[in-house]
Amino acid sequence: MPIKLTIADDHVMVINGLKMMLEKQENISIISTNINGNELLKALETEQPDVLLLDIQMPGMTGLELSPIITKTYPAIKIITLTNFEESHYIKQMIRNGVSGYLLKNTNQETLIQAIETVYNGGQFIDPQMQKVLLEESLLGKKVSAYEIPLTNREKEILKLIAEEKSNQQIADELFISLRTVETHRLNLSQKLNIKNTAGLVKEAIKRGLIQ
Amino acid sequence: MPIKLTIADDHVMVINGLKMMLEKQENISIISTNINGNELLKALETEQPDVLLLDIQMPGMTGLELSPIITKTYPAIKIITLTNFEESHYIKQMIRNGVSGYLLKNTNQETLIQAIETVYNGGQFIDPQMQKVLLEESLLGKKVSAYEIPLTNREKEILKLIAEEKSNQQIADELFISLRTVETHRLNLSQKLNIKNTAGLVKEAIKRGLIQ
DNA sequence: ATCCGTATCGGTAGAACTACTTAGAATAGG
DNA sequence: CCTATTCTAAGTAGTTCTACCGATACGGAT
Repeated sequence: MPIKLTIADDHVMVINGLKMMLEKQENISIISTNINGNELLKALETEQPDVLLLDIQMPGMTGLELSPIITKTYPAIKIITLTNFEESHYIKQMIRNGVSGYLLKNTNQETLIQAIETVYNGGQFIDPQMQKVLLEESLLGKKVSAYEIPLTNREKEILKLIAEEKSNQQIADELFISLRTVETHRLNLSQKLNIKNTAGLVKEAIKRGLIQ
Repeated sequence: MPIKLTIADDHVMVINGLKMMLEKQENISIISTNINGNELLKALETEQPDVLLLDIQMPGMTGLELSPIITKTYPAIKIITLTNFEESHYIKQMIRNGVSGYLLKNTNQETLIQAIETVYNGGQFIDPQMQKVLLEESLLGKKVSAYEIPLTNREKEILKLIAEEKSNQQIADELFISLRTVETHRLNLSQKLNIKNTAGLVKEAIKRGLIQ
């Protein structure tokens, strides 16, 4: 019986690339492809794959939000995260979320198949390129990248609203809190993330998938 | 003699998707694939394709900057722009830049091949999905989307620096102009684009491919 | 029971940005 | 050559954000 695979990625061409890479692989069968989180969740209700290839950046619900839901509801599904190199900082967070594999989008056919087979057999697979980076980081005792700095829910909420072009006053009105509180949160955000102005906060929000 | 094709896209998986879609097409031969602008320009020096599939969003030099250079240096090359739907607002600008085709990344095999053959034969090809949008816009006399609003070079430069988290003062120092001038440019940007704060400007810079 | 983190709110001061105005010099297009 | 655009700069005023300081309240963890 072949490994049942589901793919979720908002870029149809990426789905095509994956499909074509796997179509000659007789031990892997793609049972569903989805271009956003809601579609994916609906598809999972009908049939569960053995392995799920999940893009981190998707419109609406991102892989970051989806993975804990999926691992909770369908603990048998092994998740492999698909990501660009630039988004590779999510890796620790995703591993905490219970994903089994972490694959870069510039992967080749061989690595892809190896990853699917490894996680299907209960193993963990990290893209070799990422392994190298992580190893260096740990050996050199490097500073944890800024992206791992945890934010509280409230902070994330406020960061999101900042990136949505709201002023502090508008955020205060929307959350029914005082302007001063928003300012405090904002200051905390800047200090935690070592960011000095709005521009940096917006880019951080985008990196964290809070908007877009 | 088959149509010689070159692909430029920073996502290897997209290149794979395109390759696989075209590998059975005997009248199309891929002579080169490139993952950034400089690599592409170098490859073009060696051999020129008949048709170039060019991604708009690429690190370093974007398709937006590349297309006028290429059409000028190699006027025989027909360019097809590859883009996500969200970036579809570039279409008019790209057509002004002399590209022959405009294709969305969620295109299917049939459309892709049709587009390549059409532009190879001297025609112009706009993705059917885009045609629909453009038609509606023109029929309903819709407001031109904000993305088409032209910015001067200086304005783009300043928008880029804003998105790079520079303060007005830092921008002034970097460009050897007065703080007040930067403020003026910034105000003009806000008014032109109908954006009220830094957050909006940063997102606009990202949309226009000025950073990232 | 105490402590830590989170969320709330305030004062004060200064830095940064926004809004609207005017205007000269350089440059490009017709 | 003339005109329009772009880039430059500044006045004045107001708003918004930043950077410190401080505080209270609540819930969970030890």
